[in-house]
Amino acid sequence: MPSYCEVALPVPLDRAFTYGVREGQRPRRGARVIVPFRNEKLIGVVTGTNVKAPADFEVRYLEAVLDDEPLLSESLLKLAEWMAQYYLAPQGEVLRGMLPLMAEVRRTVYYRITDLGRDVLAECVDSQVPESGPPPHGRRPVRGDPAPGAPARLKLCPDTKPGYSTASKGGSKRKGKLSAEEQDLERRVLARLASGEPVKVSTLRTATAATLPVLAGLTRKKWIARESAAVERDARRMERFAVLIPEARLPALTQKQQAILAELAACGNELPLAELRRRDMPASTLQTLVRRGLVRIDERPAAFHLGGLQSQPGPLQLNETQMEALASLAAALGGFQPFLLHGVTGSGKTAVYLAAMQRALDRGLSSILLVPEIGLTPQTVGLLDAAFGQKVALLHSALTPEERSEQWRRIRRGEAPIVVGTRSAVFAPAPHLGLIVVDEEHDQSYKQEETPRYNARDVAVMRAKIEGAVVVMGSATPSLESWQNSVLGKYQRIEMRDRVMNRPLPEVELVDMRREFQETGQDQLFSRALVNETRQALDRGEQALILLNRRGYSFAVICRACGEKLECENCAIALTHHKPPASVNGEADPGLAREGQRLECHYCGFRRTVPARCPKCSSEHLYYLGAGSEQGEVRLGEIFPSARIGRMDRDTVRGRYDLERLLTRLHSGEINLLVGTQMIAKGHDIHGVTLVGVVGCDHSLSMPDFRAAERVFQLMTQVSGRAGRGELPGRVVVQTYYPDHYAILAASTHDYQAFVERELKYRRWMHYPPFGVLANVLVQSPKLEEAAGWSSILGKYLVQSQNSGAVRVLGPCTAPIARIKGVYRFHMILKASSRRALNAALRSMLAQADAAQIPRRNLIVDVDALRLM
DNA sequence: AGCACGCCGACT
DNA sequence: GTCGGCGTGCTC
Repeated sequence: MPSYCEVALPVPLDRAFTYGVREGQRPRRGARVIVPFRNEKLIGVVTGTNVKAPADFEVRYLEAVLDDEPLLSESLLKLAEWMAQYYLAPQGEVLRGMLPLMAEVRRTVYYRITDLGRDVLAECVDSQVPESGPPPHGRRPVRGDPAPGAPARLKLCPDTKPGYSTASKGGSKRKGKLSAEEQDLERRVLARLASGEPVKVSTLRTATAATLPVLAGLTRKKWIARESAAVERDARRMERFAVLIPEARLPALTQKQQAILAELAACGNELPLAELRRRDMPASTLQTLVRRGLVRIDERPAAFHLGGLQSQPGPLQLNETQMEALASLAAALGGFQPFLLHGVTGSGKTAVYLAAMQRALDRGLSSILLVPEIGLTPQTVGLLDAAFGQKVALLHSALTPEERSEQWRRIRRGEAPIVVGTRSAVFAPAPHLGLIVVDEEHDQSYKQEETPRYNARDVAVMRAKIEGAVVVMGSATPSLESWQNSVLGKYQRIEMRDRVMNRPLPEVELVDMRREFQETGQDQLFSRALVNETRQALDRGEQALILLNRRGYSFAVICRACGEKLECENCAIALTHHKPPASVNGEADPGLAREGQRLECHYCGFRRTVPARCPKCSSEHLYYLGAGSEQGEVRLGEIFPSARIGRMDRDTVRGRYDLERLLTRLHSGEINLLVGTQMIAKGHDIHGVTLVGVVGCDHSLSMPDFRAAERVFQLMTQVSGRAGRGELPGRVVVQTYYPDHYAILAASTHDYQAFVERELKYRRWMHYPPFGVLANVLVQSPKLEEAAGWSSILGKYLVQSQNSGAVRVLGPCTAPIARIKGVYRFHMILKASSRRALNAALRSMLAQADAAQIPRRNLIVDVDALRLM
């Protein structure tokens, strides 16, 4: 009696697939399986067992069951189902995002010769002898092998086979026809495969130097066939050690060899290879020692250790407010309860989180701490290390697949009941989950900007509900959504109004840049007030941060003569002028500096050199508009030549350790003036900083984005919060063109209450979140007519089908960025009073799109969109 | 999403 | 006549 099961696969299709179960296979719900799908093998997750036999198609069978026990708990499967339906995402893709499967299964592509290929090969055997044959290594004669031994000297004969016409007789160079070299490659591939055994694509390519297009061509001609296999592998990270073999007698040794032996002897007779490499011990010398039997190489599972700045261990000292907050959280442990922890910057929210996690731990419950992308600083890691040591697991985007898999397993096994990580850590398979903390819950990086477009903060609440856990959303500037939930009593609100040690919030000075221009008569990047304050802070030996929330040197180049704005070739976006300020590092070379200049598109990566003349009218009068962080760095260098300036933006923080290095230099005081984009606003606790300058963060107030005020308020408050976290009080100078805007005014007086009341009024008026829900539907195509036509069809359909008025449609119209990477974009915004109505409308819209033959990949449905671009 | 199948234009 | 361009449709 055969049985069948349902498998979710990582393909963008909304349904699961039915597979037959073979004798001895026990696929349980939540286990991973390898299945044949088309002509390849995929890893999927079992979502249903003992389903009935399908009637209308022939089933294929599970290739392998990878887990005896379900890898995903029932709770996580339930969460995945909820996400798939809430975000209208295929379940297989949701599950793929949950599981670090990739490192654990090795997928290999093989090629095998076909009968047709064999015929071609055979017919060529007797023809002329080429100048060099392929390496015939490892081949054995097998049945059907036309001429044993001969293939090493094969050459494919042109025109001997129908379908293999070639112009090579006349040496044609026409593209599309196979050149002599390509034919030679094909011949070598066939010869290499002649034994009939499948050969790995990598092996085949090294043996024959065949390129992937050559293999694809052979596949198309059906001379060879592609197959794929997937096998599980041990993804534990291994560490290799060099171990001294003590009883070995010492022959004559070179100096380098002696050095390695001495090094090993000094360190307890063994060292990890990585450590030897760090000490400049050549690997080749080590190999010699191994050959001579003096050293052996051992491989063991790598030990796990957290990196990060060391922080002072010791019991957490909580003040009264913190104790009260902790008491509320601790009392709720053991059941579902969402909290909004609203605490001003520097009020010590982190200490409360850690204490609450400790309480959970005491009760045998595990915790997850979610932090924004950039918030996972060495400092945070150091704190956790000091408090929980080996019990901590770390999950973030910079981990290699192996590391991620290792962390995931530690959590799954219950070895690491304290999980810290970015967005996707909300899926950590922590057993007995008792607490989820979402630090800086307002942060945009919790929103995934690709399918499934989830917001980890909202997923955290749903997960806590499913698991019966406490969820704490903490922020100095809560999102309007979370705030409103606390007003409605859905979230229990905890207020922390004061900074620790009664430190004052920094005083904020607003500089009206319109008046500054009138008074000085020049358009300076930095106001007189900011320059003064900075000078004073630096003179006192303190540190200053300056926020200039734009990358690059200038953010647009326009032609003074014709008004042309230099745009990206692929996107409807102004190119950003980059001019890496080599001069600041003291290596000024005018020639080099000009060479380093470029125009760059921040959406597609397109780059071009800086033109001397306008490409449209050839005028020489190109005007560089606006200043970014690079220019900030240069200007500051001119004003404060003796300052030790650093820059923090996506261009200087690229690699895995860049942020750590920069922060270390800041903590040590090696940098005393830091300029950067919003990256500098996020969570850093640097005690020497007494001055924060805000040079550009309000330009978005003029943009048609209903969240602009909220974002400006959050950014200003967060960056101001970096000042005065140590002994000395802080000061903030904000340069603005909107000194009367309520977001700016409220931020300057640290008055969240004032801001939120004003903003809520406006949102209610406009039916924007949190009053009602919203989704953004983007229709895209490289063809303008398609994008326009499809969006029009869907827009009309939505308007017609929504006669109840529960869902309102804005648009369709061209998206704010009308073209990205050569793809035209139209969008519409759906506003609904209820979640149910929105979901139903989107669902029927997708069905309509299907009926109208609009390819699904040309539609992006973004539920609870944050960016309406 | 891939990837095979199939119809049509360009060129020997 | 042949090749290969890419529109069309399916995946248990």
